Amino acid sequence: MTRGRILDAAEALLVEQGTGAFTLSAVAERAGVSKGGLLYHFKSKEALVQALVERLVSEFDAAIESHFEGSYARAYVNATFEIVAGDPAVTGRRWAVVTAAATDAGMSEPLRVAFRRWHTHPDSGDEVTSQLVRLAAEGVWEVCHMAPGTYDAQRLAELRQRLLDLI
Amino acid sequence: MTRGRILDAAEALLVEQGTGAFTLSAVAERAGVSKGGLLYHFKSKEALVQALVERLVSEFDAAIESHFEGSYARAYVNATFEIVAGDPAVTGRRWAVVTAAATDAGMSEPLRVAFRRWHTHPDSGDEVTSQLVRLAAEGVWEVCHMAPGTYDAQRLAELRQRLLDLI
DNA sequence: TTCGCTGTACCGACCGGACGGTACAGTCAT
DNA sequence: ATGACTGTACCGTCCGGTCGGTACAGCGAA
Repeated sequence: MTRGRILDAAEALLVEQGTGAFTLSAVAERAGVSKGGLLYHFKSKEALVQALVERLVSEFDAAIESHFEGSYARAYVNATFEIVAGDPAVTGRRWAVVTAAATDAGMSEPLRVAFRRWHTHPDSGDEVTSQLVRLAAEGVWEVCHMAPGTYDAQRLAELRQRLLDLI
Repeated sequence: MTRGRILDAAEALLVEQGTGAFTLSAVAERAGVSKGGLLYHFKSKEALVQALVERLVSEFDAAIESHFEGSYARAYVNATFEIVAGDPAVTGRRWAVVTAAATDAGMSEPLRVAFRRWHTHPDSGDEVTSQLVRLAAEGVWEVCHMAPGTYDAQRLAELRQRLLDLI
């Protein structure tokens, strides 16, 4: 589907070159579509970013759900580490979208809603512990994107296990 | 000092309105200088962002140092929570600078170096625990900026105590 | 003391180019 | 042949950066 290809291209561009290279023509070219074609699917740059945000949020929600087995925090950790331990380009997508949405306060509103939901979601067990674990997972995500290579695979596995043990 | 005022204006603009409003003229106007005056102090937009990054990194390093009393992770937590519990505009500065630097891979290189240093810094006690605690602090920072109001003052205090207890 | 000179701080008009967005003609599967 | 979709030429705006200039403080020589 063309729409999905455009979204992929936008993310890839953002991950590899940053927001400065995130222009409509560049996205279109990367997606193998003309600028007109891009604008047919997303009627403005803002609409494109919104779609990026929506996809990111729903994909992560789906990842949590697929890892769920009684504990939200556990699912959060497993979903996060599965992504972070994989392709760096995939890890970077979250930040890429966040930075793109940072152009305007209105654009990051849906992200704000999602973050609040992710971190206040009720959970079995102790609430503070559950929140703490999710926060650490968030930190892992951030550091793995900002400074890839900080943790090797083994350290990542240790961190993950330690987090799961806390719950 | 004019230079400092410009840096402050740039951060405030970024925090309040996002990267879209971060233009040389807007920063200049906010700082009460002309565009020419701004460019006298920072010879390009990139130079301005670099200065923003440098100030951010050195200020946080100083905050860690001032809280240090034997444990790096403890100092990291205390420095982070002190900032996060304060003015939201100050909390937002970190992200503001990060998003500004996200325009270009080269611009965020110094940030990458700083993040790696912050999260691989040797510490007393168990290394994995120390890293975990720092990651959670990073998560607190992120969530408090992305979704302010997620935690009230009491919950913030509980999270902080729990983190300190882990060390 | 005043004259010329230098360096620092700052100003604001202006330019080239890039960007988001529009218009519209074309194309191709059904 | 119609409607979903694509390609391209083009437009107006805005942005980063340049540049010629002003103001003024200091300073050494005559």
